[in-house]
Amino acid sequence: MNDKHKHILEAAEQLFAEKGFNGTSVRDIAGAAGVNIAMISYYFGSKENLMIALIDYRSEYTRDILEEMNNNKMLTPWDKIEKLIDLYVDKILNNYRFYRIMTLHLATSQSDEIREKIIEIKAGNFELIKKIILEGQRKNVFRKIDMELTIGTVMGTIAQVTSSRSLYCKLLKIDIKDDDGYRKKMTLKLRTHLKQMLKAHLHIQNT
Amino acid sequence: MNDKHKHILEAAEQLFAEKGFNGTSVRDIAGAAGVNIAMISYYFGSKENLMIALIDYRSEYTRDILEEMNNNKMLTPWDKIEKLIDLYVDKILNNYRFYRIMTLHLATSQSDEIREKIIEIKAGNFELIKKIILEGQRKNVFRKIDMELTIGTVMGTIAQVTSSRSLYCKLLKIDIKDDDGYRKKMTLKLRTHLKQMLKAHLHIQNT
Amino acid sequence: MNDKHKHILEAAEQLFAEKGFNGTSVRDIAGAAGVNIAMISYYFGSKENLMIALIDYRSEYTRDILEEMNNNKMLTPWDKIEKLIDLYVDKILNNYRFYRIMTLHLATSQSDEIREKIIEIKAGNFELIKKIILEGQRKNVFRKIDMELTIGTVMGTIAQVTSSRSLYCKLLKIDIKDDDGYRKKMTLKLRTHLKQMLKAHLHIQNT
Amino acid sequence: MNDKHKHILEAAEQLFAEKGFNGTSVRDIAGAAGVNIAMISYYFGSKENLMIALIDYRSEYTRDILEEMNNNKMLTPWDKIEKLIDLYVDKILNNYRFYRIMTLHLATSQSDEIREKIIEIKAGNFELIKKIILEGQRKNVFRKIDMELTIGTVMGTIAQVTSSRSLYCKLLKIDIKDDDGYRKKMTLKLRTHLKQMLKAHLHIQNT
DNA sequence: CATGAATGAGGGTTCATTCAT
DNA sequence: AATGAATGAACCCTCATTCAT
Repeated sequence: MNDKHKHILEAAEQLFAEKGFNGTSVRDIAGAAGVNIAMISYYFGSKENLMIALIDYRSEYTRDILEEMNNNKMLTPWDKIEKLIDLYVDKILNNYRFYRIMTLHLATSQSDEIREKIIEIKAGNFELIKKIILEGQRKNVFRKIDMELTIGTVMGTIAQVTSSRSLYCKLLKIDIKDDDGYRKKMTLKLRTHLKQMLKAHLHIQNT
Repeated sequence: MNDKHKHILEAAEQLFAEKGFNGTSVRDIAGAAGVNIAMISYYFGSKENLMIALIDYRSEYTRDILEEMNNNKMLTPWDKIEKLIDLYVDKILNNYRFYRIMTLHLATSQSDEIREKIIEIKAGNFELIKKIILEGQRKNVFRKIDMELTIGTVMGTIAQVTSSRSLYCKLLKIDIKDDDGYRKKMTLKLRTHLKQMLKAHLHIQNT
Repeated sequence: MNDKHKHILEAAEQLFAEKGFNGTSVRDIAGAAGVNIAMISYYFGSKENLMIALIDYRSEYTRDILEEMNNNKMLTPWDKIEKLIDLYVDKILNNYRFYRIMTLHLATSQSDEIREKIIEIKAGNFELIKKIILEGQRKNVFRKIDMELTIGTVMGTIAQVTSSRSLYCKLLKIDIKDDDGYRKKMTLKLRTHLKQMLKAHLHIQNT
Repeated sequence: MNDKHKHILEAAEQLFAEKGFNGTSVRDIAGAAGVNIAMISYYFGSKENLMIALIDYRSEYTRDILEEMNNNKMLTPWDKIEKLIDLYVDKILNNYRFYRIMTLHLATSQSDEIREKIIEIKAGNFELIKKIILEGQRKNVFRKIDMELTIGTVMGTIAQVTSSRSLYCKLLKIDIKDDDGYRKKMTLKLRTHLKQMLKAHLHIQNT
């Protein structure tokens, strides 16, 4: 995995995010990366293997962050939720293209191997959040809530922001081409919104 | 728009939902609908026009329900939110294929015309919910919250359930092929979860 | 199987005979037949299926002749051998391209389906000749000989004439491009040679 | 021409015999020989040159044997025919891969240079046998027969056994993978059959 | 001397669409 | 009104070969 590999993966990532896997041709990728078409097969074997390599490439990063988060033993459950929201929102918005690709691929059937890989990763994230909430419930600070859908809400809200970007750009009057502006604004809004909502949702009310 | 048109649209809907727009060939659609390949071009002009026709076909239905909801003047803001959640969850889960297609299409660029159409519809839904929340805030029963992201949460949570179905089937141990079982279970869970969460999120706490 | 099918098959036959299966591209065939490249897939599904169709097309003819031969009950075993040589030499030299293709395909592995088909046909021919010789042996006019290799000799000699045509053209000083001249000369020579040789080989000597 | 050259040639020989020239890729050869892909071009210049080198490599061996045979002046014409059959059958069956390649290449056009080379070699063999038969005819022990086709029969019968191996394995119930078994059985059968048949064919009958 | 990296050309196949009937 | 036949364009991939190191 050298720099050229990464360069191709990043070109592919952008195109996959914009036009989907099937909407992107190997020629497009080669063109965007400035390499010969045959190079893609030479490096990755096939278009599908390139996709798998992309997932591996980006997931490394993800896994590291999640593990780091999980190992911190000094925090209260709510601290952890807040930290998780911060990290998670940052991570996803900074890799919004990749997350859009994952969501797109998960929704459509395509290759089983790829889908299994994505499910595995997402299921891992699920487990992490689940643990934190369960800990809070054991310590009697979190309510009993629908675990799967609460996590679905966190993921779904962030996913919504990445996959319906064009909608939000219109609603919030952000230039559709201003990647940075969108990311910065949304990072802040998401952090605040999710924390506020989850606090109300999770915390036992002290009447 | 005769019965044969509708039959083709419904076959296309299923395939688009399963394999995406680009992953579905006109041959596939013709095969599934049991009509001649040339028929699709003959009826709809092009594959893209078929997609637009599909959106129009399904959106009619959607718009009707939303307008009906909006016109009911007898309900409190929270009643409306609850009713909206019920209707919305039902509507989306019963048309999950179509919603998945919309989400997929919104995420990828594809044709501008189609994207604009989808944004227009989604923006309409946004406006509806916004009005209800604003009304609740005017009546001092709802808190000040991030309007766009609260609505994003509602939509995103439901979207999550439709687009990550294979993930949820795994987590909840539902047979991936049991469409009905998934829909019924998720309808209930979503209604309960969203109401509980939005109640905590929206309502001003009476200490 | 209309005229266009046959036209493509005959173009393919010539090219396969000249350059082999792998040496001939679908584009070559389409070009030679004067049809669109996509036509080959449209008509035959794949290049390999085209080969199978070609074998079927030519074998129909073969089977008819062999059955006709087999049903004639008026002839002595040696009459039958002579008749068989005549018919067989004619048939192969008039379809020398096809027979060359069969031999080429049988020698290399390629597709199992195709090879099995060819073996089946050749094995059928084997059985026919075997029956005639056995009948002659029962009637005490033919010697005990190596059945498989005697038939191999008949087939091999004819095959040699079709597959090593360029060698024979050189040896016999025939213009390599004079298809008709080669066929006529060789038909005569083969008939005479095989009959003379088999007579000496098969017939019990009356001392 | 060092050991590595020979190693590559032998790997190529096996693959060419199995899958034909066009059916074998340079990658396949490099893989089978355990060398770098670029090595083939580096050593032989091109795939076609490799083929020529292979023919040269194997033909050396062939020519030696044939010359040795030709120089033995102590034998009767029929002794020579018998010896020639023995040597020839052995030689071809022990190099059946190579002979199959030659036949394949002779049948298809491919490169003129290669075909000319093969014709030259085969024509040489022809001349050798021709000389022996002519000698027998001069001594009045051999009949007048079709010289070209009699030789064609010898070559064709052996060629048949090498090129239609899968057919004979089926007919004689030999395991297709048992190279040694096939070679041994066929060597014996061919020697006996060809001698018996040629004796009847060539010898003047003493009534 | 040997090779990993890279490439232009071409491979077979499928695509959405058109058109004569 | 409906369709079978046909097509140009594009698909992903593999080919034999080259070249800098």
